[in-house]
Amino acid sequence: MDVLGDPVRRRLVELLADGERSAGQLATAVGAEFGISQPAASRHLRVLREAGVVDSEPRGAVRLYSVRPEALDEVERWAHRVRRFWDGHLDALETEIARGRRRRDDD
Amino acid sequence: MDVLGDPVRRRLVELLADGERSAGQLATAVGAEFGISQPAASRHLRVLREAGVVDSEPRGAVRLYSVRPEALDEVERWAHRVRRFWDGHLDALETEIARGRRRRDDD
DNA sequence: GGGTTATATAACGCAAGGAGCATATAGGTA
DNA sequence: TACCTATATGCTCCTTGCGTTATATAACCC
Repeated sequence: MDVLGDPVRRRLVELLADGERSAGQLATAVGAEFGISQPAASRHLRVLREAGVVDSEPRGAVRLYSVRPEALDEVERWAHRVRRFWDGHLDALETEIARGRRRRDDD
Repeated sequence: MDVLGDPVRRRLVELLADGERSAGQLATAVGAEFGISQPAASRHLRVLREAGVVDSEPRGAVRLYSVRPEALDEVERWAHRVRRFWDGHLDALETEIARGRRRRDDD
């Protein structure tokens, strides 16, 4: 999940959300948006590939990239889990506050 | 969202999923898990704070941190959006493959 | 006030990551 | 075979980010 900490890589994943794209198309796109070179884009793709976020398959002279949804499941579940937990506690807390109970906060 | 690219910060957010914690409790926890010092933990908290992922409120001599669920909504929605888009395309693709149709791929 | 605890900031060093250019590799085509 | 396109890799440089130690700030307690 660390790999998605980079904006270029997140953008690549977004682009792949619409379906498969060739390395060249992706490189052109992020190259234009972020002003980086083809090798730079290629290296980002490698990081995503090695992290299992994307998949790649050679199709003739071109290499097609695609998202592996399972990888994103992990991200989504993480955020969901953390958020939901807290929402629950928030409710509980508000209930207590509504009761006018002062929370004792030791240690 | 870049801020969650760091494992220490993700852990801090996880810890806060259970509810508010003091800076000291958090520093002790991640200090033990990752072997980092109190100032290091404090800086991570600052990054999270400035990114709007967490909130902090002084409670006497202690400073309580808490998660801001909205920030996680963003993460969750991003992953959801990307994943769902692709799931749709995946279905379409599989249908075509099942038909034995060879996809001609020239952009 | 003086000491102690809790937390943040300052100053600095170091390692990792990301960028560029040049080049290798591989496939497609004439 | 020779050449062109597509993509990846090697090498090097530079910036960014994270860590540490020392210190500042602020509240609490005696």
